[in-house]
Amino acid sequence: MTDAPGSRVPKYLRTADLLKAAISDGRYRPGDRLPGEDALAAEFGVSAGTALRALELLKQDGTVEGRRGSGVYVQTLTPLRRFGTSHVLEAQWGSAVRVWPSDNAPSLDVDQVSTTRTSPPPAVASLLGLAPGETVLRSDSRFLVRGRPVKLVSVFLPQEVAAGTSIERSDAGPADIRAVLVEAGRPAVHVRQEVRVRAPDSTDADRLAIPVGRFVLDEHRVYFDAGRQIIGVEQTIMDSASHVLENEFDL
Amino acid sequence: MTDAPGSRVPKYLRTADLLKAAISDGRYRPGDRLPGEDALAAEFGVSAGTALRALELLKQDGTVEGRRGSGVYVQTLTPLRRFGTSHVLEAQWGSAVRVWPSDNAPSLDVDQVSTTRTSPPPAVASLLGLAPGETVLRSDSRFLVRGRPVKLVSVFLPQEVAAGTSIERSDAGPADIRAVLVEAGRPAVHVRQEVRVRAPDSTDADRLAIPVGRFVLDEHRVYFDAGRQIIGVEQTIMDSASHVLENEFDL
DNA sequence: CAGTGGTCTAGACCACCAA
DNA sequence: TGGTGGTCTAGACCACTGC
Repeated sequence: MTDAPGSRVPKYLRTADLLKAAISDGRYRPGDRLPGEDALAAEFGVSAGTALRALELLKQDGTVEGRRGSGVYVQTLTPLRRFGTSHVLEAQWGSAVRVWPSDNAPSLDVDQVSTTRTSPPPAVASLLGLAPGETVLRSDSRFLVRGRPVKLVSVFLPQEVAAGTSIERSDAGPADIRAVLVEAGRPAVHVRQEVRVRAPDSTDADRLAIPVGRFVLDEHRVYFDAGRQIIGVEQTIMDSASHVLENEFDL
Repeated sequence: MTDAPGSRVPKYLRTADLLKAAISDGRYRPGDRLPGEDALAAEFGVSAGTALRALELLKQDGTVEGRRGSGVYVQTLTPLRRFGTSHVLEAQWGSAVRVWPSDNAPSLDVDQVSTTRTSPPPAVASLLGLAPGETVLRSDSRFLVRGRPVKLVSVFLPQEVAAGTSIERSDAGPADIRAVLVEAGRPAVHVRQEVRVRAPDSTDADRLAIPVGRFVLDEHRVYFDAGRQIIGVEQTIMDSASHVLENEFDL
């Protein structure tokens, strides 16, 4: 194939853009099956490998989903909304209109709940001011919507805070850090939220069942009590393609 | 190469993990040049194509940077911090300790500043309650740190709000939406922040100079005046690998 | 069993950098 | 000018789905 002169954009990128355009134009609708790799290659005048490469980009950003042995399908994905600041004031600030549409998570199921005593990751240990080797109470759980895993939550509490609260009972379901802190007699009055986008490690990728090349949102919430002490950390790992973060606050 | 039986993880993923481990173990330090593709392929017992595929993953998440004709280098990347809620209270909430380290952006330069009257993207038009075809005043700018572009900012204001303010003067530098709203006599008292991770379109990718496969953080801030009316929208597009979002608030 | 996605390899060509 | 990253192609093999 003779390349158009002066076009410095690689073929697989142009092909990916054309495919995205075809999808947003409605030529392929959510749930539709795309033509096979060879058919796409023929249609766009590239080799099968290049068509495959373009498809990979669409899989990474969630516009498309490949099902082995079956085909590549346009995703019907309305993201979930993750609220930072409490949005009790939403009614006051009126219109429910949002920049992006989202799904209100009709039923959130829980899975893989466990509680352990371990040394936390270095960043958490330093936040909690722990001595090297000191352990915390760690609670892990996985949340699912319609059978699909959507987020992994880990709660880290110093032993003296967790002692005697319901989080120590293994039958108590997923940890609610705010409730546990109230139980401990040291309710949280302040939070700092930090969010990062990163590649999942193999454990995250496995538990979230996300395709290679997909990224995760890694959120840490650091809780302070009335004495300005850090008393707990909550980490939430989410598929970056299926979440919208929202914060609302007065100036 | 005989594959280990029962290993269902693809080679390029294992190779990528081994490379990441080698980097975080300090075998390759920030700024170091990695061995060439062929050398890596030989070292890990895979073909050059597979080694290249592994390297692509590392480029996407920012751990590594390829320089054409020269080599692949370990990135020395400290992310920038993007504050949502004003962090005036930080001193009160004490320790500067954070989950992730960050760079305090010593000098932020501006670039590609322009002001136009156009119809905004559909989502913004609907937020502002515009009739179809109605135009807004749009201000665009690009920010750089040490010569590298880091974020693209667009401000959208209804004509009646922007009228007579400094944003209409083309020489006024990048728009400061809060200041303009004060000028207009309708200071913002409330903000809603929405953040999404998505693939950049070709324009974004070009202006931010980010490698293929890298994602962007797309943030919208919706400003409300004292009458609970939406009076402006600010969109910020950032390289997802080089930013940390932070919000801090009382419960 | 046939078709499809996913992985892996081998090799060619170009653009770019550094010596 | 030689080495390097980046792109593109062709073809082989496997796992899985659906008939």
